[in-house]
Order: sequence, then structure tokens, then C-alpha cells
Amino acid sequence: MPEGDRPVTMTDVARAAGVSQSTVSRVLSGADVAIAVTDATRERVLRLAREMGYRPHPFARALRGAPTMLIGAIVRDITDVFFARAIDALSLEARARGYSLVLGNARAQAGEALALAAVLEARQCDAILLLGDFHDEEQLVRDVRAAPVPVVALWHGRRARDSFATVAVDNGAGVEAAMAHLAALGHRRIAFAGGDPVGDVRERHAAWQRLAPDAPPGYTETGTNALEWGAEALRRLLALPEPPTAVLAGTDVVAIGILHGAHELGLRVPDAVSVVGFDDIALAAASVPALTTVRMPVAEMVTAALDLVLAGGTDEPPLPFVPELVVRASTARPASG
Amino acid sequence: MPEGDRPVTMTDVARAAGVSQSTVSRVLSGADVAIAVTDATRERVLRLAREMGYRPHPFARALRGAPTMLIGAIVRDITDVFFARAIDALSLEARARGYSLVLGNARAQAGEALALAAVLEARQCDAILLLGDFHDEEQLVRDVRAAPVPVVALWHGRRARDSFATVAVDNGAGVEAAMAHLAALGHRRIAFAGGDPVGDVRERHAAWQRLAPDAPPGYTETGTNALEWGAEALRRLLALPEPPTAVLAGTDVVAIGILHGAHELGLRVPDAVSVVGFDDIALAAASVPALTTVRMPVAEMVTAALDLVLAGGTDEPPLPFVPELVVRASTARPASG
DNA sequence: TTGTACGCGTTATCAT
DNA sequence: ATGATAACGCGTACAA
Repeated sequence: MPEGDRPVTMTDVARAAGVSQSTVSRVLSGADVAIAVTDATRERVLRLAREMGYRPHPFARALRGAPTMLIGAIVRDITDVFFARAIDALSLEARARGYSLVLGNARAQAGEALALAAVLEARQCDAILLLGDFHDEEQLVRDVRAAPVPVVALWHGRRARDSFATVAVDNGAGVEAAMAHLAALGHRRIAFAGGDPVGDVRERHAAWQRLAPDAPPGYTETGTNALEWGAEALRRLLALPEPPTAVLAGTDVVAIGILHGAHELGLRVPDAVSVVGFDDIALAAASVPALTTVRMPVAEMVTAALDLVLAGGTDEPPLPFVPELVVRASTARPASG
Repeated sequence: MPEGDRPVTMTDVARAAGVSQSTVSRVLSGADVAIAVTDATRERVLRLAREMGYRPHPFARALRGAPTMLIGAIVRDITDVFFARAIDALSLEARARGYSLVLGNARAQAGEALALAAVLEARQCDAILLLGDFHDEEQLVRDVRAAPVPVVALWHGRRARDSFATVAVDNGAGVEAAMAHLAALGHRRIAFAGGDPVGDVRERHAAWQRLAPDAPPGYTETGTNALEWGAEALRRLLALPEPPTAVLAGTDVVAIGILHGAHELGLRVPDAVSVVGFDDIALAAASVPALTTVRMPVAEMVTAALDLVLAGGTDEPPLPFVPELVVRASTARPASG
């Protein structure tokens, strides 16, 4: 029995059981059961280990090359409800596979490289997942690329050549569905209000441009992915000489900000203006009015990313997932048909 | 130089520099600088370490008793925007002190104890923070108590005797401020709709009961902390023979659900009914209408909890923080005096 | 079937 | 000023 408060080691158990430490290791690590050790010895060791409160020491195991069962998740902004949901799905899915999550919140500019170098790159994690678009964080991307573990990115926005696999969504298809819905309702003047023009939002904007090539000037608003910004963007759009009858928002967060802005202007949605979001966050179904949006298959994408990264990250990434339009109450025929 | 892809160790650097591994350790671990090693040697070692891409191996250090610089954060439900904000604040504050976060999402019932045993209890973390009320998760609390590292709980709701320190908010004071505000506006019939009756919400409910002892039956609604539930609760409250003129919600999430429910019923807030939330989540300022609520000092509480737990968790916990009422547009004089 | 011995990468304590 | 050496807890060839 160890004196003091020191954790119980295999050697402690071995001494108590009157066997060698290796025997304890054989019994407890459970390799090739029933072949190597006498039943009597096994039971004695197991009993003592339990009684003495033995716990394997993960660092000693890791030093021997065992996987840490830790997955590093680097997320752009966890206060973004979309990413919060993704982290939730990720943690559940990871745990189902026996892994835990180390959270790297990238929201602080300074020291981001530090945190990664210290925790993730330093091979404490078996795999690294990037959540969000990090193309502007060059140092971070460099660090992660240099990591000796597989890396997979989610919602990173596709670019020419990335050094890691990407699980993405077909933003073009989502925008097409939204635009088709608005067109079917009779909308001809559809603006885009896009928050941060990075990653998925950038792709959504590009798709909108493709589908509305002759949109009047001023029909594109970009800024930050925040509720207040959505309200501001709406004010500017409605102040145009030829205001839009519908707004396609880059994210649900911006869309809900637009709903708020409309209310402040004394306008009713969808009577005065139709609004379509993107992502289908939980709040979208409970906003005033309930938001028509494009649903992101978060759980499926997280599962795919986990499959990919735990397989080494070198397999072919899955085809972009296809999002689905969810029609609710924030879209209707335009007032002036 | 190491063959293959093996990470660079001190021994590799030592070989390249023509010195012993101990010398490399002395130089790199930076203990007692300038005394022990020649400047020439130091510079050569430092240069080679940099060139060769040496990284300290955290597990080997941990095996020697070094702290892991990992903080385990166990959160009830990270999709709850309130906790997402807390995790954000926590990760920033932790990183400022050189720590990283291991996320334990407790939202899955089965296997929670397992995840803890594997990741936290097994002394991988230097400290453990509990975010939310875990009184109903007995196995988890038992596991955490048995952990050999300090534990501090946040928003855990105070109970008779907990085995770990708690950083809490004075929910009574918050409810008093909200009720005083409503009373000053002329409200006499104030109901409480409280989501999950655990932790802080439970305390808020108790405070409401104390301040409205003669509330008609049916004025208390409890359920889940979800948007839709808020809407349902409002429907039931307004169906009462003597419906309330104001509703105090247990959380902003419920409050925003109530706003949505009112809109669906064709009622305007605050004309038909006043609504007060609790927490001041980001959305509260951008809801329709903007929500009067009680602001939770999240950053301050997180800082205090980190101070406490990194000091060993045994100091006296700080006095409950006092939340502050934020008056916005969801409260007004009742229609019928 | 079981014990001995070694190494994983570090830090710390001795010598030299 | 620096080098050899011994731990830390565990897994595993190898010997017995």
C-alpha cells in the first residue's frame, strides 16, 4: 500500500499480490487473456487492484506509444451557436468512440499558435479537427499542418489546395434551393446579406452572384456574423432606391438579426420583406416569425469528419453534403407581386 | 538527425550538438539560466533545437510530475447558449494563464462516468470545473469528488453540503430586481416560467415564490429549458382564468421562446404581456422585441472560479456575484392598469 | 506460467 | 561547465 496520497501504481499492486509488476501489467492490460496467467493469480491481482483503487496512468501509457484518445477540436468562435451545436455533436460522437475532446478556441488572435504548439501539435492528440474557415490564420494553419497527427477540416470553405482533407457542404445547392423558393413565390429583387465573407458564407455569396447576375448595385452586404449587423444591413438595403423584396442571409444569425431590424423599423416579415437564413440553428424554428432556412446536416458531417480523421485523414474526403431547404414563416409572396 | 518521421527528442539535439542530453535539458528547460552552461553551448543547442524542430514531449514531462496545463471543463449542455458563452470566456481566460481546456459534455447519460474516469479522474487534468447543476448526476459527482485534483463548480446551485467549492450568483437579488421593476410598472399578476427546475433556475423560482406568496395557482410553469417550451408555457399561462400581465422567465432561452409564443398567438409584447428573462445572452439584445433581462457576470465568475481552482480549490469561495437588471423593450405598464 | 530487463523522453542528482 | 545515471509508470521481448 502506498504511503501518503500518491496514486496506486502497478508496482504497488504487485507488491501487495506478491507477484511482479509485469504480471500485473499482463493481467490488467488484458492482452491475450486466459493464456498467460493462472486464474488464481489473475483473480488475486484484479481483486487487489480494485480494492486498492488502481488507475492506469495515461501518460505512462502514452509514453509507450499508446493513443491518447484525445481529439483536438479547434473552433473559430464557440459563441457562434452554429459551432456550439457542432461541438456538441462532435463531443457526443467522439465519446461514442471512446475519445474525448480538447477544445482550442481560436477567438483570441495572440497566442493562438502557442496554444496549439503546446497542446495539440505536441502530439497530445490523436487527431485534429478544424471547425470553420481558418484561411486567414496562416500561422495556425502552418502549425496544424506540421502536426504529426491527421487533420481534417469542417466548414473550412474549399480553396485551391489545402494540405488536409475537408468535409464540406454544397453551399451552391443550398443557395439554389433558397433562390428557387423565392423565385417561385414571385420575388425578383433578392439581396444578399452575408456576415463574414469567409468560408461557407463566401461560397454562398458566390452562388448568389451566379444566380442573380443582374442584381442592382448595393444588393450585396458583407460585414460580421452578428445579430446587430444583420439589422444594420437590412436598414441599408431598404434605403436603396429600388429596395429588395427578399433577403438571403449568409447565416441564420444574420437572418435573425434582420428579423429584429425589421421589427425595429416597424416592418412585418414576411409581408414587407421575405427573409431566408442558412444553417437551421435551433433558434430558427422559434424566431419571430419562424425562419425559412437551409438546414445544415451537422451530425452527418461530424460523423464523416471523425471517420475520416481517425482513419488517418488520408482517404478521399466525402462529397460535399447537400443541405435541404426548410420552409417556415419568414417567406411569402412579395407585396407588389 | 532522426530517421523517419519520429519526433525530434532531446537526445537527437544532443547528438547533433555534440553534447549530452542532460545539457540539452538544462538549456531548454531554462532552469537557472546563465549559471550552468557556457554561452557558446547554449546558443548552439538553442539554434539546433530550433532548426531541427524540437518540441518538448508533454507526456514525458507529466511523467516526471509536471503539471499538464489541462483544465477539465464538464458542462451540462453546450448547445445552451449560456454555457457556450461561459465556455468561451473560460477558454480565453484559461489560455491567458497557459492552460487548455478538455471538454466533458455531460449531455449523454450513458457513459458519462466512463469518460470522466478515462480523461479527468485519471489525473490528466490539473483542475476540474463543473459548469451547471449536477446534483442529479450522482455518479458523476462521486467520480469528480474522488478525483485527485481540485474541483470548483459554477452555476451549480447551492445545496446543504457539497464537497467542492462553488462560484455562484445571487439569484435572489436578480429576481428581486426584476420583480421590483415589474411592480414599479404596475404589474401585480406576475407568473414564473422556469424551464428545468434545477440549479440557478430552482433558486430563481424559490425567490419568486418568496416575493409573490399569494400568486394564483397555475402561475408556476416548469419544464425544459427550450425555446418551444417557453411558447407552450405562455399558452397555458394565458389560458388561466386570471392570466398574468407579466412573466418572469427562468432563463433568456425560455423568455425568447415566450416572445415567439406570444407572436404566434397574435399578441404583442410588451402591450399584451411583459416578459423578463435571466442571463442576458447575446440574443437578448436582438430579440423581437429586445428583452429586459438580468445580466449574469459570466466573465467575472469564470475568472474567480479559475483563480480558486488553480489555487487548490480549498480557499473560501467568493461571495455570490450580484447580477444586474437590464431594461429593454419587453416590459411596459400593463394594459389594464 | 511468471519474473527480469529494457526503453519511451524528461528532469534531477550526482559525479567529474 | 558538463556528463553519466537514476528515476517516473507502463508494456513487452526475453529468459527462466
